[in-house]
Amino acid sequence: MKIGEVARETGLSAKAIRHYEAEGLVSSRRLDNGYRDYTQANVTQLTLIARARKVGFSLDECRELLTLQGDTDRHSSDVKRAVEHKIAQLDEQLDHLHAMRDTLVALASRCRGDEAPECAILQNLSRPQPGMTFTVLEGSHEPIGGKS
Amino acid sequence: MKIGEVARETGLSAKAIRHYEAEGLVSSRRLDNGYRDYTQANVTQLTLIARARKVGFSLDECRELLTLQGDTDRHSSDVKRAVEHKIAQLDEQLDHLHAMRDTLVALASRCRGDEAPECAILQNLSRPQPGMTFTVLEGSHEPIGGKS
DNA sequence: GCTTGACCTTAACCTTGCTGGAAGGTTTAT
DNA sequence: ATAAACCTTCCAGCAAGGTTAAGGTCAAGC
Repeated sequence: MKIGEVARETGLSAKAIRHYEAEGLVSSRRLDNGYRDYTQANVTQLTLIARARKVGFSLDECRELLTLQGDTDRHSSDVKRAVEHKIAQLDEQLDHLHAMRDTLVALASRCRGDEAPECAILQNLSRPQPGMTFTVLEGSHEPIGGKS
Repeated sequence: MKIGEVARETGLSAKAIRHYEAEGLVSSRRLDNGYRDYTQANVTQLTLIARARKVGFSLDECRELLTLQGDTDRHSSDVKRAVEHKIAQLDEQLDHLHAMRDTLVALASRCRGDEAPECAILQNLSRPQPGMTFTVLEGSHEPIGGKS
């Protein structure tokens, strides 16, 4: 199988497949004309990479998954541990994004959003002395002041 | 104010501050010895950048926030719109991460996690014909089979 | 006078995971 | 013969800095 067909089958780009080879995740035989030639085993590996990437594994982590895949003496607990570790990482990221979102929502709620130039958002973002840990913003919907 | 003090005050690294200057977000005067010299206005801008970065704004978006900050005729609605747009972006990211997490949790639930080599996770990740959109994985906790 | 240490300078490479383009070879069809 | 559709390698670039490297500056201490 040439690279284009593998690309269509795995949903990867040919560029990406070559990249994985350059990074040492997969290998390939060569045809007489120099074209890459892939076995079904290669396609299976590339499918693993494609799907693992989609659920958040890095290339290094894909490398480990490939090692586990190639090791018929592996323990399924090793694989499960890797997945659970990745879940924990995702949870961390989710927490972080949630915190950012909460901060932004709090900021937005303090901004009148009208034609006046006074803006609580900009004031909060650039005020020299914050008076609070920045990621913890709470408070009422009190108008900032000025004309109205 | 020299760059080190500004760094301490804003929580940014000196390298980051120079980077922002190279990217055209802030400027600085120079002392006779070539050292950068920052005004309070500069510090305010850098504080804006530091906090905006923390809640997910890119440097390009920080550039826009700085423009709004410098425009005394801005409308607070413009700022609020930017924040709400960023919230929407965060929501997209959150949805994506949640979907990945759900997939991983479903995968993990199908793996026995014992000393046997058979692993539903690897099978799902590398099976040639998925038979389902990969991000939608459901199903029972049925054992895979083999010795036990 | 001289050295040490803390501070500053620029320049250039490393990271992650590719994508895009340049410049060219191969194969197949017309 | 030539165009279309493959394939090849190599080089640049994205975000947002971190990390050396190699060096200038300044104050203090001997």
